[in-house]
Amino acid sequence: MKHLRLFEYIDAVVRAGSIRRASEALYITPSALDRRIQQIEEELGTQIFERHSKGMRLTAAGEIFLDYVRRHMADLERVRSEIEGLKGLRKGHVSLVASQALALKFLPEQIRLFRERHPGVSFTIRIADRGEALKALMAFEADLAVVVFPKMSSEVLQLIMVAQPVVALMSVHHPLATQPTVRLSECLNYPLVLPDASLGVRELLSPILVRRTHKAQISAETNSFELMRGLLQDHRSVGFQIAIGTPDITQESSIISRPIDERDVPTAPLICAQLRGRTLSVAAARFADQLTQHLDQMDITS
Amino acid sequence: MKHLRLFEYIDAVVRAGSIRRASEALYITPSALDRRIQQIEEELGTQIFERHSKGMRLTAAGEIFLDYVRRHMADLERVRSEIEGLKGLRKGHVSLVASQALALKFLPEQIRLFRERHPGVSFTIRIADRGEALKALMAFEADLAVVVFPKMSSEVLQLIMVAQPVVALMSVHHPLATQPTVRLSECLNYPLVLPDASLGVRELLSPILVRRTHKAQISAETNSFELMRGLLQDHRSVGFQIAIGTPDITQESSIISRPIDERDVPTAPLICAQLRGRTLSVAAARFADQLTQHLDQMDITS
DNA sequence: CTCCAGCGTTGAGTTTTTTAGAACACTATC
DNA sequence: GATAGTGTTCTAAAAAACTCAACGCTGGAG
Repeated sequence: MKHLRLFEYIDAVVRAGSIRRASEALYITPSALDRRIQQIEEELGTQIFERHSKGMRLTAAGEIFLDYVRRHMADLERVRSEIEGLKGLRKGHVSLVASQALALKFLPEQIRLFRERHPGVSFTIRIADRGEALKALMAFEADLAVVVFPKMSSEVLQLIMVAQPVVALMSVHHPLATQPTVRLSECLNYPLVLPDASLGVRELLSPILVRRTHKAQISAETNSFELMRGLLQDHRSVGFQIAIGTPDITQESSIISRPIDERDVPTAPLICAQLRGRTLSVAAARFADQLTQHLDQMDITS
Repeated sequence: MKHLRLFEYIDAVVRAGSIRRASEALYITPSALDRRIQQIEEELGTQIFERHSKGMRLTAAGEIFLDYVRRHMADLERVRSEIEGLKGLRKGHVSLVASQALALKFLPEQIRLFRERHPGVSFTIRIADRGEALKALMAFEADLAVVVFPKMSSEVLQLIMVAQPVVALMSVHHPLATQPTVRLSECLNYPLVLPDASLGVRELLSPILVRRTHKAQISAETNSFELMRGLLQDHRSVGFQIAIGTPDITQESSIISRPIDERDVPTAPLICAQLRGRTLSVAAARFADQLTQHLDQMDITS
């Protein structure tokens, strides 16, 4: 919208860190951008930015104002969405940030399901680690976050929480593949492919593995479950993931999952969250409904 | 602020009911105003107004958008106030809507007290009846409402409620003036000057007076306590008011108040309220603090 | 039934605002 | 001390907003 140009300018300068870089992103000249910022500062009667030789940094007043700017740009999206909602949710957009575990199966399924009923709704999905996810929420970059083992903050409102069991991943040709369930100690007989510290599952495994470190043979650590599944193709290694992120057996991936005995590893909390105090767009709210509903069912069956 | 011009235009058109009248209030031509509205409607992809031969009325989408517009204009005021708050509340503004009973003594005292500590803070005070007061809150025309016996709605948040006793008003030369307290039945021996239905006190008196209507002699009804006090100068009539709205004895007004026995008339609820979900400006929030504090003390002593 | 008063709207011309482009002043870093 | 980065200012040009005058429409009064 035209009249929010000034707001977008400020937001861009904060993101870029300097007028010149922001001006490139906005396709205008630095001089024009500079004038608009000076105009706002004059209207507010306060400096919004500290002029640093390496760029612009927000002042205290600027932090307050930026929060207003972002909140209201997001709120306008909600209003537009609500207006579209009057016509039956024909259009709309949902912006998600999610943990990697959900990228394989859960989110694609959920989005496909949602778009069957609401074909006009589009999505942007950013896969991020636990730290980034909630930051994106607070910077109004995402409507919803679906995260494994998040570091919660008081600014984030948890919509639902389900307990996800940790499972062991391995090739179908792996010796343990014949068992219906496995014990953690059995896994330790094989080379381990571990998720790294940026992933929630690792948070659960670390304290346990530390105690048995003399037995464990860690062959690889990675922040990519995709890579992990590739490494497991050696038919010997064992990986870990939460149940919801498990690949389908029907796929030709030849990777299967086996539940780990409950006594060995605690369950991982999987949450869906939004920014507290923010009103979601119609599309985002409906999608959150669908998510919580499916997650809830899943929790009962497990 | 400059870039909120479009928002102010919309707000003005809604208030005026037509482009031409709004254009007068805004000191621009109707054609300019019309073009901006069409621009917004194009950007939103929806009609905001129904074109009627007598003017413009909001559509459903318009209602949603207007709420956004007003909320955000009010929120910008809060942001400005918060930024000023960083410098110690040197500037600021509080917009009040209040019942008439508070116009005589309570509000002037409270505002004087507040401005002693914060000389840079200015006030606008609108005296209104109970219906208008809460409407003003919901239209973002006032930050705070201080109202006697309001019709509460779920959209307003009650900050404090104190019980106010009803008192009888009369001239110092009135026969009843010698008594420390009076019974309602004693008042009925004299001509009554009643507040009318727009005032909260009447709400309390009506059901009681109906039962004794054969005895009561109503000489006047008015929506002005100032007029009521004038009428009481005949040394015979008796009026009613809540304790907080009572004139000081030290004034030359020669009107005094006498508590009515508690058994005769219930107390009147006096509340201070804001719009639910709205963040008040620093100045308004501090003033609300002061009000609740003083009202609370007052409640204990009575 | 006509006429009038009010409404929203449009086209052409003017004013104000915003942007572009080049140059300047400053500051860290190598 | 050169250099690459920053914010800023000057001018002119482009874009947006506004004015003025006029048109077409509707509902009610004479």
